[in-house]
Amino acid sequence: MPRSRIPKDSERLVPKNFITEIIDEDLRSGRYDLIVTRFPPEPNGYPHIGHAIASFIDCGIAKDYRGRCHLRMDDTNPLTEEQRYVDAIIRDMRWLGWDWGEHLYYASDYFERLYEMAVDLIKRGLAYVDSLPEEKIREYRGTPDKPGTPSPYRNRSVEENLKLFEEMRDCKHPEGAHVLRAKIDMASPNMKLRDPILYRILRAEHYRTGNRWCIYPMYDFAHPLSDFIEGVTHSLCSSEFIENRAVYDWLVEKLAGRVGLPEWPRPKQIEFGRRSLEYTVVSKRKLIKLVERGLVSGWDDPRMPTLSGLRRRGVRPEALIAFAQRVGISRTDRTVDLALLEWAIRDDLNPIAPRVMAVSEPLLLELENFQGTEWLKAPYFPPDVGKPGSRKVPFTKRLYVERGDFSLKPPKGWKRLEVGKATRLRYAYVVVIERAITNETGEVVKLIGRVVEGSLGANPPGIKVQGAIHWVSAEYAVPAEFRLVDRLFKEPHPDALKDFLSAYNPDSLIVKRGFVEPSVMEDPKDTRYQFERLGYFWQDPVDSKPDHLVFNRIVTLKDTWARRREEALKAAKKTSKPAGEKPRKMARKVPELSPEEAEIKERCLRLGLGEQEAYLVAREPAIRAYLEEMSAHLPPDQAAPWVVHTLGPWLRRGENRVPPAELAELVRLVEAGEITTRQAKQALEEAQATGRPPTAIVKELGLGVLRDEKLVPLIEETLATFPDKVAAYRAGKKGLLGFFIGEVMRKSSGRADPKAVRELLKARLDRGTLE
RNA sequence: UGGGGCGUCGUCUAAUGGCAGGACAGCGGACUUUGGAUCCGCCGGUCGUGGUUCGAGUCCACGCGCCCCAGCCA
Repeated sequence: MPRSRIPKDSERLVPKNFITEIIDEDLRSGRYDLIVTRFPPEPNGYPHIGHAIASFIDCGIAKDYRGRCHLRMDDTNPLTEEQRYVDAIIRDMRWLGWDWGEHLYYASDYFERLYEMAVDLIKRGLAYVDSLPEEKIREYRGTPDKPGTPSPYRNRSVEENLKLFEEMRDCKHPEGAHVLRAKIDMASPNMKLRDPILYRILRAEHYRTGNRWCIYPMYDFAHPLSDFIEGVTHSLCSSEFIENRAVYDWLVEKLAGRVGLPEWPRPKQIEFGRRSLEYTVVSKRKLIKLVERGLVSGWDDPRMPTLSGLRRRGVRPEALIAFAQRVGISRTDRTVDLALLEWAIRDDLNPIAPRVMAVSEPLLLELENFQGTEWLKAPYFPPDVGKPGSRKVPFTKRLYVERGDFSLKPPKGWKRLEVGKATRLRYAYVVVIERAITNETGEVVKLIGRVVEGSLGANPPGIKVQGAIHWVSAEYAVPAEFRLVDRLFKEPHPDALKDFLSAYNPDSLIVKRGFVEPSVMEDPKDTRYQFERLGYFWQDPVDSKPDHLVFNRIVTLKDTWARRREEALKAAKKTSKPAGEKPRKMARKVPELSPEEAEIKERCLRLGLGEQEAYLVAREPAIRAYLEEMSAHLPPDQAAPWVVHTLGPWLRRGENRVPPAELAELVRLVEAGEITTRQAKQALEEAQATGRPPTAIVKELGLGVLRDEKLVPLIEETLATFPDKVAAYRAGKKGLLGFFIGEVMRKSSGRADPKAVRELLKARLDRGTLE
């Protein structure tokens, strides 16, 4: 087994993020030497685009680090889980390209071991059987702002707990009669720590373990311990589990080195921000509603955000991976722009989809001066894609063109068919429209035109050709159904609505009957095409048959023309609304100080402290005490910023390890110009970490200040290294001053006096010549 | 309103006290037998107010806003 190692940035599948930073540090420190993650879906529904992103994080990171990613079914609830979902998960995860080798696991396979672990906790007085009814348990748990109260059963003897738990396992009690709970803290402000339930009685048949069990472990118990059993090192999950981490750590800590679990490696949970997608819902409940109401044809409807739906629509896994990559990982919950998904799909298809022609809304065009059939050669790819291959397309007297490509009264900028104007038929001739034939309702039913002599493969002189449109031969084209798939919801955030169905987009599926050029009959059925000017399509894998072709639109082409028209219409309709006033931020209100505190603040101000420092000294006893102690060594106005800002965090946490005398001495070094502020802060941090005196650290690190003439060569050298930056600075990009200072600081290993550097640099740069 | 988490261009994401950068979207141009692709350019951001610092998106304080937690779901 190859051990994990930090990948180069260029070879990462998953862009660097806060998790990879943690992993890098864990690897460097030797805390772990093999990275093991897991993707833990519950088999209670079909995987969707959210699972694609989560698995990208879990499996992608493991892959980058040459570690392992286990696929584990988190199947601890027999009421909701089914084998068909397991099958779907495995199928879809394979499709995405993940490879878990032999590491396919089921939490249900651990039931026996988990039981032993529960028994171990009971024996050590860390878990107990609670016999309170469900409502009472809820009641006793308290609320977020009221602490819970211990169950009367909390102090049962170990023997009784053991006996009861065994009886629970042996199905001697009815559902709900007892639960096993961890004995942690009923008063904890973290609700998850108020004696979390570990096991419940469920008289249900499990899809894998059948009727062998009638107690089932809860997520909070099974998940961390399954991780531990499998040797998972980094258990990545989304942000709603942040508070569960306390339970996770508690269990790992209590069970490490016991009941067959090793001391090390121990798993740790890291949470990332959830991602949602605009115009999309993914919750199982909501998806079911769409299916049940017949708003979609099923879980694999091409409009569904399920992986089976996306696959049926024609999206390739490569596009989903690219999408996940661009979305990225952070601690923040985010909603991603749907345009990013569409970009990923197009970007994936553009280089691989052969171009062919199809007409989705046919309008007959008859060419008066053309007879017979001419077979024209048309390349499959445009020059910029640079791929070989072509097919023959038949050109005949009667053609179909797109209804929308003809206009009786065209808008400004029209580049398509129009009476009296010349337009290119793609890969074929230029045609001039003679007249349009309309029926009694004024609808155009037929176009009459003429081909322009000598316009095949060349632009005839003296004729202005407006644009090029697609077409098919009415004689040879193959009838086909086109399913124009669009977003399922009209609103970008359907989840935020009281009734998400009110945002259902009735135009999410539009079915058109038209024609495709005959060459497609020769291609493999799963070929993804670009129907020129229409979008990317492929045959619906379920409904398309040789004698009844059905094409799904995978994604439209980016259509700047349509967008412009749309906006022109919108702008015409809308009366301009007055630009609403920006919501004003609330005025700031600082918590009031008590009279005594106010008086302290006044005294501090008189001593020369700044407003902010005085306020904090008055309000925070730990800081005040320290500052008072320090006044024996240093005037308070000098000491205050250090105490408040630099030492503040440690003082508040009660973790400060630097005595006032030491700090005073350090500050004196700064005042005397022996070291820089930055160096002092560095020494202070080091001192907090090690407990050694900061002045000793200063000496040890050889900290000191370079100034004046010692600085000149460094500055000259720096400026000489970046002549372009110097030019940019002189051209007005003054922000570069900080960059130069940083460079000089780096060159001097932090020893340069930044104030002096700034002045010298400024003088040097503003004065003129470099040399 | 107890506890926890999170706030960077319209959207997603970089910057680990030193040039606020990239991508998507948008806008403009070049090119084009796809109103596609490609190329070039532009637009646009550190939630607010103070403080510390030579220098703050980053550190400190106080606000503001959003999300999560009271399943015997995961």
